[in-house]
Amino acid sequence: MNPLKAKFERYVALEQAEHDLLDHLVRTDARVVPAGSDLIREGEGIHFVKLVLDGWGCRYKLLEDGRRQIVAFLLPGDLCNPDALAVGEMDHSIGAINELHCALIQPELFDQACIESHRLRQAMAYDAGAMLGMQREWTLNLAARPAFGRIAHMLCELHYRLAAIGLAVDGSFFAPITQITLAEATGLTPVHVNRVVQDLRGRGLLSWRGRQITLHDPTRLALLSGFSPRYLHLPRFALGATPASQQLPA
Amino acid sequence: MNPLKAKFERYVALEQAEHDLLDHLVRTDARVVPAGSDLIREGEGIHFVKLVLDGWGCRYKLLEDGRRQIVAFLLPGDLCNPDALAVGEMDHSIGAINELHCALIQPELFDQACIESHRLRQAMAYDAGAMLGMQREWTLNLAARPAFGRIAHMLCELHYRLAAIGLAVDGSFFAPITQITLAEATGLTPVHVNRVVQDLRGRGLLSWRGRQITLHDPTRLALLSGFSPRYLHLPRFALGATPASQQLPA
DNA sequence: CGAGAGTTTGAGTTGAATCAATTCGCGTGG
DNA sequence: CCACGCGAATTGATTCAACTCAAACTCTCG
Repeated sequence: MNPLKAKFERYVALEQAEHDLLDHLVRTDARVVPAGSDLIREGEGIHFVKLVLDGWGCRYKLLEDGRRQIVAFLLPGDLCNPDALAVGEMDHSIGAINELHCALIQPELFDQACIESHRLRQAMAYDAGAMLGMQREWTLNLAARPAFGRIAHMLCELHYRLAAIGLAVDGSFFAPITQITLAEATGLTPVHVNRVVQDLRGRGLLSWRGRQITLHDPTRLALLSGFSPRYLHLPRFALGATPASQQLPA
Repeated sequence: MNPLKAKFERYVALEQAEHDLLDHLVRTDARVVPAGSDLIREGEGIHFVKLVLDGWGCRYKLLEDGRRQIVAFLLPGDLCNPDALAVGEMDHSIGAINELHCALIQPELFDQACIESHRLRQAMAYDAGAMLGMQREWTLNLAARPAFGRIAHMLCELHYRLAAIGLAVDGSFFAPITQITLAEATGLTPVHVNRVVQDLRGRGLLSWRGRQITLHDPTRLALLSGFSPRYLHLPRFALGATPASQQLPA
């Protein structure tokens, strides 16, 4: 399957020509990136539009003191560099969390697709808007919520995004992250993340065994953390909505 | 002057036709928004691409407990809704900090301009990339830096952005914000912001009298706060660079 | 079965918040 | 021209959420 096509179809109705275009883009070239290594590093020139096909990635920056701060998660269907042509060099790094399969698209081809299809251009713009919305919400989340809300909110977001691409069922999803990863993403220490996770477990809101995470009551979790999915710009779930979508707060 | 044209010219070289296009866009309609009121509120439909001509604005969200978190500052030349056509409704609000003059552009006209000029499209993409880069850095800044670095970093960013549009000279600039505004932007309490500001003053790094802010040693402030301007995507200062740009860290 | 990464626990510390006044700056009206 | 009033800035005392440090425990995998 082509996760980019799947995503764009949630935004706009695509015609055959656009299906072909997107399939062509994704078929160009691909690569497997081992868990823990980087797709691209801060300062490097940008030579490809990269698309996550499978696995999780993260955008991150390194701080002066060596810590790293994760500023976004990349899930299947997410574009790393939609602005490859315009922007010269990376202002952040992108790492693979688990083994990550990604498609490498020629920036020129990508650009051409936007020129050829007005609808694709619109889908791109929509996607860019969603990315910005997400980044703003992360800013808010990390700046203004206490540890509990911060973690709960992030779990809600992950759940919601994964449900939208069919990777979460009944509040349960595979997540290749550790509590340490979550700490890097929330700006907390692993120790404190652990205490909050135990709190969530104690309240019967969360199971987290190995790489499997289950939210037992997504609605309540959303309420507790102030999570409201508007900023994700997932206008409505597609017809083939997963059962899990029924539990998601409106 | 047309601040959007000025900005785009820092990105790409524009030809006469593009000058005319941009002037046409901005001349369409305009509005004055009183200090403290909103240009647009979360949840509202988007009917215009709005451009800040003069004055400061801020993107913000309200939290459950009534606090508000500012997630971005909008300065002259900044677009509020470049994605108006694609995105249905606002996922955040935009407020005027001081009296703000903005141009209202028909989304269709705006879109048309991107179709007619490849260069404008590129400039748009570049600008979107810069906005995303800025938002990521805010995420990092608020998540990972202690109060001192957080505030210093934000002052550096403001200084740098203002210098780029000729509104900062010798580290000094007009800023229509209060310590309370800065607190809402940094996710700190006004009381704590005040203590940090006094610290900065005490170290001879900052003067802040009324609405006038002066950074006495931008380079050192950048060093102390881990500020590096790469994420702002201001490739180089234009030929008519202000003297102040000489003091900016590379 | 050992090793290493990840998770858990506990004790002590601290940066920032909270609460509560007080002071300053300035625009307005008497 | 001065007194008032209000928003902003400042100060001090106290509390608390999250960090630090340090150790032990538990997986999982070679």
